[in-house]
This record gives sequence, C-alpha cells and structure tokens, in this order.
Amino acid sequence: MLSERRLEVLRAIVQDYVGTEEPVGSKALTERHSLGVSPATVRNDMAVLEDEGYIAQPHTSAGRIPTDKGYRLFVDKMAGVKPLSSAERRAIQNFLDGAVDLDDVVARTVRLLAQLTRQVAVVQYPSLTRSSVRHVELLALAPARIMLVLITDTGRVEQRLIDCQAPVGETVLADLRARLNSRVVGRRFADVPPLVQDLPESFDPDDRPAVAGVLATLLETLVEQTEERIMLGGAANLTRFNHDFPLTIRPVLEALEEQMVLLKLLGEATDSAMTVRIGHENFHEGLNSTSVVAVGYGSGDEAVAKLGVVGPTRMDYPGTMGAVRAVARYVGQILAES
Amino acid sequence: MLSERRLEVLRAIVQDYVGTEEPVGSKALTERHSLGVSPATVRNDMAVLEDEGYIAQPHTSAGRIPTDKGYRLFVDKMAGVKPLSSAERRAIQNFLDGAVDLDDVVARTVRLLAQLTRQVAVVQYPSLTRSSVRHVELLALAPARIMLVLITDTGRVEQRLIDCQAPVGETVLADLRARLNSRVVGRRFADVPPLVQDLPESFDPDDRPAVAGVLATLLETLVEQTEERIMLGGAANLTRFNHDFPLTIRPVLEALEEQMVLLKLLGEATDSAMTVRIGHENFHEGLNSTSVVAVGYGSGDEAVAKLGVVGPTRMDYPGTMGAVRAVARYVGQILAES
DNA sequence: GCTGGCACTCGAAACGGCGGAGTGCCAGGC
DNA sequence: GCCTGGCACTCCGCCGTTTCGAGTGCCAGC
Repeated sequence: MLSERRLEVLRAIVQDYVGTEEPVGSKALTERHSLGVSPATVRNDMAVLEDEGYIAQPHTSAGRIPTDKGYRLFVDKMAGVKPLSSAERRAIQNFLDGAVDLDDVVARTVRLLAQLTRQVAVVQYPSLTRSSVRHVELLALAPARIMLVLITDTGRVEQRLIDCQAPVGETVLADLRARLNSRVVGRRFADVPPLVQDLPESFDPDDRPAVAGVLATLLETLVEQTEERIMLGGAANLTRFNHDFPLTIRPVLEALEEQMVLLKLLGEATDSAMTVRIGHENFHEGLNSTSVVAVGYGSGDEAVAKLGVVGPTRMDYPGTMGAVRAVARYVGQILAES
Repeated sequence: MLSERRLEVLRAIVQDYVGTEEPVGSKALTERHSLGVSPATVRNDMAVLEDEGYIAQPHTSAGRIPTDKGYRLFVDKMAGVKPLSSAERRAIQNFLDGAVDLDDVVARTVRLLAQLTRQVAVVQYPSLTRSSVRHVELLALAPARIMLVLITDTGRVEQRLIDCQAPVGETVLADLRARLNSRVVGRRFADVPPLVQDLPESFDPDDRPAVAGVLATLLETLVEQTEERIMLGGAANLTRFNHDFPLTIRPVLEALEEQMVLLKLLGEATDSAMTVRIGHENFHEGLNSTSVVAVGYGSGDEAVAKLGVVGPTRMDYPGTMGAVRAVARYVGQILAES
C-alpha cells in the first residue's frame, strides 16, 4: 500500500503532465505543488512509484509520466467528478432545447460534447431493443406494396418496404393496423414477438401471406436494429493529440470509422454507471493510447443508449467525467419530454 | 498559347508529382517519359511554364510542382475520366444492392467512395426540395397530439410532433389525411404550398385550428429540410496527406465538421455535370490545399442531391473522377428501384 | 526518514561540412 | 530558330559532432 504522500506525488504528476504534456521532474514538482518536502525526497518516492508500475520514464534521465496503471489509480482513488459551472449547464440546456427531432438531438449532443471536452464525442442512438413501441403504421403505396413505419417512444422512426405477391385490400390493411397496434403499443420491443405470432390465423386465408410478410418485416426490423447506429463528432480535436502525429492519429481515425468498434467502445454494460477505460484496457489496438469515458442515458430511470468521449490517456479526467455526466442527464430529460 | 510539347511536359509533371509526391526535375522527367527531347530542352519549357504560372519550385534549385492553375489546365484539357474496371463496377453494385433503407444506402455509398478513392467521401441525402411526396401520414398519439410523417419518393421519412390545443376526432384526422394525400401525393415539394392553402376552410370551424397547425408543420418541414443533411466518411484517409501533418490536416478536419461548409463544397450548381474545384478555388480557407470532385445523382434524369470526395490537390484526377461518376450512377439506379 | 550535494546520463538543439539533384546560361550543331 | 551537351552555381537534406541542461541515483550528514 502506498503512503499518503506518495499518492499525493502521483496525483501531482498526473495533474502536471495533463497540463504540460511533458514529463515532469522532481524539482518542477516541488515548485508547483506545496508538498512540504524536498526534491530529493520526491525522487525517492518516484523511484518507488516506478517500481510499482504507476509511472515510467520515456528514457533514462528524463522526467516521469504516468502509466495506464497510474491513471487508473488516479481515477479510482483520487479524481472526483468535477461539476460544471452553472453557466455551462445553462448553455447545455439552451443548446439541446432547440432540437427539432431525434436526429437533431443526437447531432446537437455530439457537437456539444465535443466542444465541451475538446475531444472526440460518440453518441449512440436510442436503441430499439430497450425502448418500446409507440405506433405501427401501414401504408399502401401500391396495391401490392406496403410501407411499414415503426415509431418508438424515443421518437425514432424506422420504415421498411414490403412487396406482397397479391394485392391487399384497404380494409384488410386497416384491420391489421388496428389489431397490431392494440397488441404492441406500449410494449417493450423484446416482448413483441410472442404477442403477434398468432395474428395471421385470424385473417382470411387469402390474406395470410401478406399479413405474415408484414409481421416478418416488423420482427426483422427489430433484429436488424439491434445493430445500432452511432454518431461521431469533434474529430478535429484529435489534432490536439501528441506531436508524433501521423502514427498516433491514423489508427485512431480508422478505429473510429468502424461502427462495431465504436459500439464495443461504449461498452456492453447495461448499468448507467460511468465507465472509464484507460489505454490498454481498450481491447482494440490503435486505441491503446486513448481513454474512453462513457455513460448510459435514457428517458426514464433505465439507460436506453450510451454516449461518451474518446481522448488521449493524458486527459483531464475529472473535467471530462463531469461534462459527460452532465450532458447525459440533459439528453435524458429532453428525451423524456418529447 | 502553349505548344503541344509544353502541355505534354506539364502533363508529365502532374503525373509524376501525383505518383511520387516529390518535386520533379528535368532529368527524371526525360527518363520516365519518352518526350523525345533532352533535359536541357525540358528545362527551357519548364522555365516558360513557370513564367506562365502553371508550375512552381518550392525553393530555388529544387524540382517543380504544379500550381492550382497547372492542375486546372491538366483537368480541363488533358485529363479524361478514367473508367473503372468491370471488377470494380461489379463490386460497387454488389455492395450497394445490400442496402436496406435510405440511411443504409447513404452510409454504404460513403464507405464505398472513401475506399475506392482513398479519400474523404461526402454524400448529401436526397433533398426534400427537389423530390416529391409519396405519402403523408397523420397519427393520433394522444387526443390532442398528432404525429406527422412525411414520406418522399426517395425513401426519406421525416416526422414531426404537433400539439393541438383541443382534441381532434379520429374521423376528422382520417378526413384530413385523405384530402391531404389526394392533393399532394406525387407533387414536387416546391409545388405543395398553394395546393393546400384553402384546406382549412372546408373543415368545421372547431377543427380549423388543428388543421391549420398540421399544415403549418408540414410546410415548415419543407423549409427546414432545405437545410440538408450530409454524411461523411474516410477521414482516416486524410493521413495520406502531406508529411507536414498537423498544420495541413487540422483546418481540413475542422472544415469538414461544418455542415454548411460541406454543403457549399458540393456546390450549388443544380446541373448534373461533374465539378472539380481545385485548391484556392475553394472559398474556404483551410481547404486551400484540397480539391473537391462532386457530381449530382438522382433517381431520374434530374439530380436530387450531390456526392463527391475531398482530397489533396495532388490527387489522381482521372481516377477519382471516374470513381465518383460511377458511384453516382449506381446510387441513382438504386434509388430509382426502391 | 528527510535533506543537500555531487557526479553522471542522455536527449534535444545547435553547428558545420558534404553530397547530390536541380537549375540557368552559353556556345555549338542540325 | 530550335535543340543539345557542358559547366558553374545554388541550396536542401543528411550526418556526425558538440554543447547544454534537466533530471537522476546515490551518499553522507542531520
């Protein structure tokens, strides 16, 4: 177990390194923080911290920088979540309040997060799986062509075209629409399949293929959309990264372009606690020198999706965590209202 | 007017520079191209080309690189559009055929373009303004709450919530839905306003406020959506840029994050001819060392939106133009089918 | 267990010399 | 009149050397 002062030294190192982006030495440390001890003592502490793997030196006789393990300790034990100023909070609310639809909410959220944290922001669209059905609409575009529109309680709209072999009467369609809605409106998405299974049987045999087709498309939409969409913004902030540019930034940009990677980044954990993944804790190579701060958000008490930011491991964790948490809360509110 | 051979020299310089990314000298030129003259002659030609502003030297006694004006001449007079190989074309078709909805079409198109050209791809969503109405749907979510869903012939769906002061009967809603659709289905978006202006008058006075509200929202949706959406991909390809990295890439990334800039980039020209904007021809600072190749695409003979790529001025123009044109054509086909 | 002192290490920046690719110009040839 | 080979010159990029300074580890003393 590390002594109180050694933790303090680690904290100072993290803070200074985050600020200056340069390895920090013992002398500089004592000058900028009032630790009450001399550089020599700090050197001894540093030697211990290095032995334990919390800090490292880029090369012999240079200052120290925190390791992933060092950041982890800092985040777990020492870093609070820095609340935003009331001005910032007002700005968030104003900005999000102007949104006209779900797309707009997500787009604004991404820009907001990126601006606030000066990092790359990632926002997942509210998931269909965990949300519930607000309405199902069926439109006859042509005699044998139906459009299915699915509206969720998070304001998301999905549409699908269905080609039927035979024409479908308007009354049949209206009937199906009514029955379908009476069964599924208000239901969680995952609960829908068993509720509609027997629907075709109650229709005239001639119409059953069409009904079955509609149901199949509906269920398919479910499944397809568990593969969720994500919006990303603030890529220009990547240029704030290290100076050894191309090598650092390239793989990050590449990783960020892959939906799958992004989804995994936000984490599969369902709980709404904030997760911080630091450096190598990210499975994905190329994101080894980045950290991800993510949290769930939702209209009610349960998270329907996640959002977060991706930045260098050398980031201002308390500030970033504060911003992420605040934005998530406000987005949740907005969704609940609409 | 430049002699035939001098044009040939310019072409050779452009091609070599695009390939090697290094200033090209007279000796190297004669070795790699059979111009039939000696380096000394080429030097003379180069001096002339430089006087005319088509090429420049980064510093005295280095090779030459093309200027924006040089690229312009190259594109206008010498560069054909290089058709894709049949294998590439088959790949495009296969890839795009798998799309399930409009979002998916756009997303796939962006990835395809980025991969094909190894540059940043930009695809504009089919515009509401220039497309026509396929269906308008009105749903009563609550007694005094209506959802308006607008479906266009390009498969785009927009939805809006409308709060009415008083409850609206289901029959009234059905009536409005029917009349609205009979008037506007199949109409170009720009033609809609006059067609619905007198609708409220034919309803019971009690219902007129609600009807007016619906119409207002519909027309508003029109206007709002002339501010169009855009999708972007392949940002990682920016790392292929120059070696003097951060300075070059930073402003580009920033510019690409602004919807407005992107929209202007694609060009306001309505015609479907391909536009190539080179270096300083782009109004936007920060895009001064990039070129934009854009073209319209659409389901019919008229363009409903644009797509294109952004890359370094030093790009393979014939190849890029070929890829952009081919992708635009296939996307148009896909849209026409759905 | 903390401190001041000291010798040592090593990277970053500054310096200088060298080589080579490229140029401009000129005199001669087709 | 245009092309060509030759020549002197320029200047960037590379490389080895030197210097400088921040930082370290260790030790003896309080």
